[in-house]
Amino acid sequence: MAGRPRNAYLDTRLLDATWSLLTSDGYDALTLTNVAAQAGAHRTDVYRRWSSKAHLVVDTLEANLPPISDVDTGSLRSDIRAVVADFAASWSSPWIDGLMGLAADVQRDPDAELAFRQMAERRGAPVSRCIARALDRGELTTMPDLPLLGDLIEGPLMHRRMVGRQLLTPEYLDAVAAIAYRVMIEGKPAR
Amino acid sequence: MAGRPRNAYLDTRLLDATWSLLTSDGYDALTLTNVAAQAGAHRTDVYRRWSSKAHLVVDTLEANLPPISDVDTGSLRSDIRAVVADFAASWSSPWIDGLMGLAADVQRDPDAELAFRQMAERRGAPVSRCIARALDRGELTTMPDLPLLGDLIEGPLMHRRMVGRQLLTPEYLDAVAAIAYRVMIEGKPAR
DNA sequence: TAGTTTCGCTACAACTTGTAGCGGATTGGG
DNA sequence: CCCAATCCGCTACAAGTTGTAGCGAAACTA
Repeated sequence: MAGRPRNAYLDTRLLDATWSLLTSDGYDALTLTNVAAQAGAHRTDVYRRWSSKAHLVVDTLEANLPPISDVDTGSLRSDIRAVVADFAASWSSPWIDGLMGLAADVQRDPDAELAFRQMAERRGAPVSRCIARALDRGELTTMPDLPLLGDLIEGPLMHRRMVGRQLLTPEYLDAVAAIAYRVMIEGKPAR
Repeated sequence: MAGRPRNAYLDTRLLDATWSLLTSDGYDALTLTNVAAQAGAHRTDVYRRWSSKAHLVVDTLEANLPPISDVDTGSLRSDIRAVVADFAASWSSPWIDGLMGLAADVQRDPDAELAFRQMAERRGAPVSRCIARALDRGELTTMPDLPLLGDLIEGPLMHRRMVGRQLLTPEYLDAVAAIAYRVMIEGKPAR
């Protein structure tokens, strides 16, 4: 048996309000009070749905971040370049600064942590599919170290944005893609 | 003319208390109230010295983080490996998780931002000195792209710890060092 | 109709941050 | 020697955020 059905429209209003406030004010200035106010709801409505601010924001990102493309461009080289460009698009938004705070909060809420991990995995999946296609084509003969590859693609972008606080230029993205490509083709360098 | 001199011992007590609480409870659980209490001082004493919690923690890190070694090991290859190992030592501590929160807070306090940037530059300097030595030796003939190199060394470590939440194994560090080394020796791959 | 769940709303306790202000202590300059 | 300046210890306060509790009313199902 079931009681009064949950108002799905309220979910989307809360997610939209979160996305709006996140992109305008940043993660740190985002409060559940403001989210509820902008959604025309109450703070308790948020607590009934999400375990924390971090969890709410992860779901908002999941719904609003530009996707990582997963199309066969014909060669591993251009596939990787496309994926790098897509990651860069996400990392280039000005409000991404505040996501350091999200990463911090995620570590304190198991629900948010799970949601975040699933999102990260989903967004990383196109890389392994590029590789699967390259293996099919015969461009690659051995399976590369996938976790290392992920760190090698997203890590420099993340570091440059977060620590160096520089823009991601096309030349920079080319360099990162080329390095990742070479590591895949030639394998990890011997010691 | 001068008034009553500042109690330097109080500074060190506050920094020590901060380091102690930071390493035991993490950045997020660190409050100025607790710091003052553990130092046998008052919250206002902290505000009189630092502009924010972030600023206080940056100064504490500066005083306590294991340094990045800057010794001539004889070859660029082993120099890089030593630097990577030192960075990894800092990134491997369990309480480093909370430093995402620090990175977030730093963006909101100009004083803390400046202190953080200076610390990051000081800790990154050994890399450029490795390269200077390699140029002297003739191991390198052209100057590598320094910012890219920094991202290529610290970025994957950071990403693996923060996003992948995996340990930094010796094999992993070898791989990262080898990739950085190859990029330096062979230059950025052509498009 | 009875039972269950959500909804809108108010309220509360606890904590953190940042600032203000006071009397007293300590120092150097005049 | 006195005075101005500065630091110290301490109390107090305003403002904001978090998380939880609870209530009557609405909406749906069996």
